[in-house]
Amino acid sequence: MDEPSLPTRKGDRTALRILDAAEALFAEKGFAGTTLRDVATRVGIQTPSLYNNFPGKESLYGAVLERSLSPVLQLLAEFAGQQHSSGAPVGPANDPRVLIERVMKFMADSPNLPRLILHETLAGGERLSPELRAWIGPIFEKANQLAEETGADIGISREQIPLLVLALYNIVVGYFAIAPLYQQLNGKDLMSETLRLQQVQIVANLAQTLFPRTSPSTPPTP
Amino acid sequence: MDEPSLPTRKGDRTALRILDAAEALFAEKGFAGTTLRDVATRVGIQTPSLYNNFPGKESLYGAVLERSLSPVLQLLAEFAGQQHSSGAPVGPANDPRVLIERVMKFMADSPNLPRLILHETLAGGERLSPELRAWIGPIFEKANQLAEETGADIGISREQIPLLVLALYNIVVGYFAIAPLYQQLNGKDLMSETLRLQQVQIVANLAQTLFPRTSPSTPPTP
Amino acid sequence: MDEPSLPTRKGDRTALRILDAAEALFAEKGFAGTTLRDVATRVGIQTPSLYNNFPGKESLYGAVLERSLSPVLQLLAEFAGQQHSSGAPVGPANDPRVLIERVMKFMADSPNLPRLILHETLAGGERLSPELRAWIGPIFEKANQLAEETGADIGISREQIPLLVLALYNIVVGYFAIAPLYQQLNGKDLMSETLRLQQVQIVANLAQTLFPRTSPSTPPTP
Amino acid sequence: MDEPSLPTRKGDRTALRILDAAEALFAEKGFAGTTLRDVATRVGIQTPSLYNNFPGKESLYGAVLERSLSPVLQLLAEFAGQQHSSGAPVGPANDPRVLIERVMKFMADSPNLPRLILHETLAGGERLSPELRAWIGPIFEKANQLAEETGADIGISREQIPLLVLALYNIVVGYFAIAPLYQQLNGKDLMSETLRLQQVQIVANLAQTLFPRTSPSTPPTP
DNA sequence: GATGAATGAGGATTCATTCAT
DNA sequence: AATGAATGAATCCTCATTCAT
Repeated sequence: MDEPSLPTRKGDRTALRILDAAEALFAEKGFAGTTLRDVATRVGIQTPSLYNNFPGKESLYGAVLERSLSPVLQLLAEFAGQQHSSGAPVGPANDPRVLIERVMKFMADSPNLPRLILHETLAGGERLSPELRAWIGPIFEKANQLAEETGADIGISREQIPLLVLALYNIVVGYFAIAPLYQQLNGKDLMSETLRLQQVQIVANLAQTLFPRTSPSTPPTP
Repeated sequence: MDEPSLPTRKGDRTALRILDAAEALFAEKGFAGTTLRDVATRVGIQTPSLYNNFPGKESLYGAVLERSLSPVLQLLAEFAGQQHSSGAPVGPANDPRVLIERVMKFMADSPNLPRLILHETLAGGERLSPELRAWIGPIFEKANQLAEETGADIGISREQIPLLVLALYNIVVGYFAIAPLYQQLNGKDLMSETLRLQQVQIVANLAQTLFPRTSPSTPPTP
Repeated sequence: MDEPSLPTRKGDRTALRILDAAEALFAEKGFAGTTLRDVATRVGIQTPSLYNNFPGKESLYGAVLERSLSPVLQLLAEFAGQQHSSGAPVGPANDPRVLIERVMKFMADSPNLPRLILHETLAGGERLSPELRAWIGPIFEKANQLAEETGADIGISREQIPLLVLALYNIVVGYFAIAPLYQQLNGKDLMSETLRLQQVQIVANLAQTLFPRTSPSTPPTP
Repeated sequence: MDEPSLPTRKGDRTALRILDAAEALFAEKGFAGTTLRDVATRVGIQTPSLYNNFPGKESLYGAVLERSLSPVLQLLAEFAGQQHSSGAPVGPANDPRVLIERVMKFMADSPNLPRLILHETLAGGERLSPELRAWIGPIFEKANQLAEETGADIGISREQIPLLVLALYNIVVGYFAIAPLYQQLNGKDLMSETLRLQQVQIVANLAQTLFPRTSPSTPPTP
């Protein structure tokens, strides 16, 4: 009746609200620890209504993963020269440090993402769709390759480069994942802007070590 | 009738087998994703028999956590000059890099540990016993303090030190946690000795940056 | 679609059937002796369906108790000059003997009630809701008070009155509770109309002793 | 080794302690509500040890019932002119009122008894041994018969007599069964000596009505 | 598109009981 | 006589899912 092509029909809105609720809960408790009732309650609907939008729990989880991971993977894939079917190209810079900054910012803005990633990491990618899966490997490959090209002269052996890239990854993802517990134990809020900016700085520095002179004219923090 | 003082009575052995099975499963699937039937099956007993050794799932999880975390925390706590009630002092070196190497080795030898830690991290330490909890904060504190003492002159601002310590932590823990997925995606076995040794090297290098010249003459608790 | 205002929607009917089944079983076997499977089977549904109507066994038991006890307590409370939130006033007479007759009739019509009461009595009122609990004491108080007012002249000491009231109560409740066993042992069906009417007579006589000349114009059995 | 014929061997003592614990618990919670672990804990032994003395839960319950009921039934049976295999004759008076006093005293001294009786009454005598069962009917019969002989002249119709006997029974049993709840609700301790003596008085009075002038010359077994 | 009702499968836990020691 | 260990059966309850409305 009313413009059905607009992406803000009521149904879509419900689906979005479900995705939001599910994202938060899956990020907090993981797949097994989240019940569809939790999700429905958070949305403010009854559990069976979820099935109007998603055929099942796994599927909902997949959709959450897809929606959350896609933008970052898109970012990285473009950087790595890949293509992705869905979604418009965002167009990242060519400078790895710029990319890292963007990724950091992205994660800071969607704090569920690193937790989702870690849950799925611990699950061994059990429920990662083949498509998402197919993205990730090449991204690491590309990062390694890039670091090899640019970082060969700083006394880092070629074999270590993948591990350094992985370290960078773990620093970034781990930072956000540990935030709630860290606050409990040490009283500091890692999600606060002050700390997050310093964390960006640290990651940038490490990236600088890894990718020392890629496009030297682009300052990471203008 | 036969030496009852020996620590290998049948019951103890069963309890140990249960702990082993539970440790592996909790590390793999987390608390919610692990069923007691899984545990019992892995041990080769019936589910109710678990209750002869542990009063419930939470308790079993707690025991696994305690058994797995205690040694590392012991290691770290001693280094940080803390005391722990149970267990004999192992006597670590005073050099942070030596400590880090030990921790790395420890984690490499008990690959369930980092995964358990990460699961619990994501759960916000929900099921961490107050005792274990009470250990962790001070360890970070101590590490920060130590890094401040030794690393102030290498252009690292004091505020960044906790984040660098945290980064070190995330690198170490993340490395082992991602290992299974990494193998799937990138074909490399992070648990292989070659890669692990390189990872030790990398962590040592970063530690070197953080704790550049910890004088062997500096006792941790003056 | 069809008159939704009618109080006989499907769900309500199921809830009622569950209450009926549970009432019979709890009366027969008590709380601990009744399983939810028994209840579900008697209703003709699966056990989990019970949870669509009641959040758990205790809750179901509470609902049964409430539904069964409320009317009698209502009757008695009104007589005692109390007020109750739910339910319309029935308007009992002022004559204790009339009241007793009504209560007897009520119990005869709902033979589960005395057994429920006795089960709960033996349990020490463990699962009696605070509301129901709050009713009972004052009723005894009122009965005692009334008997004191009217029975002082028949050589009954004041201190004995509460015990006589209690005796009356035990006679009534015990009569119905023992009925099934009595039939087995003595072959007589206490639930038969003949015997029940005689029992009413007996109780009325005892009540007459206790409350001898309250409203002498109202014959208890016309 | 040590006099095995004495009834105070250790084994017997354990069996007695078990019976005591079980009696208290069965009286409090009924058959279904009592677990063997409860019993064992109360005795201070492990659950399997119960099986050294009783072949199972039902059997233990039966033993408790037998031990608790036998003396009263003995008392009543003798009065009614019955014989019982086990136990020595106690030799009660021929006067029903004396008997009632004795029974009251007996119940006051073993407060578990009325609760056991009531639990079993509600269960319909499910677990009453055939022997115990065989006693009870005739006792009521005899009481009825006796009351008929002696009470016919006080305006009580013959048909009412069994009900009056039953009422007497319910008063006595109910009094003790309700004691704990009564204290909660009305603050009075029915088990206190003061109240118990008054209750004896009341029961005696009612008995007097039922059996007004039991001639001492009337032998119970003509 | 939403939901009340229902349910099969399964999960943690308890219990009575057995048996080797 | 006592018990640690083990277990089959059953209990309460949860969960994902279906379906008629």
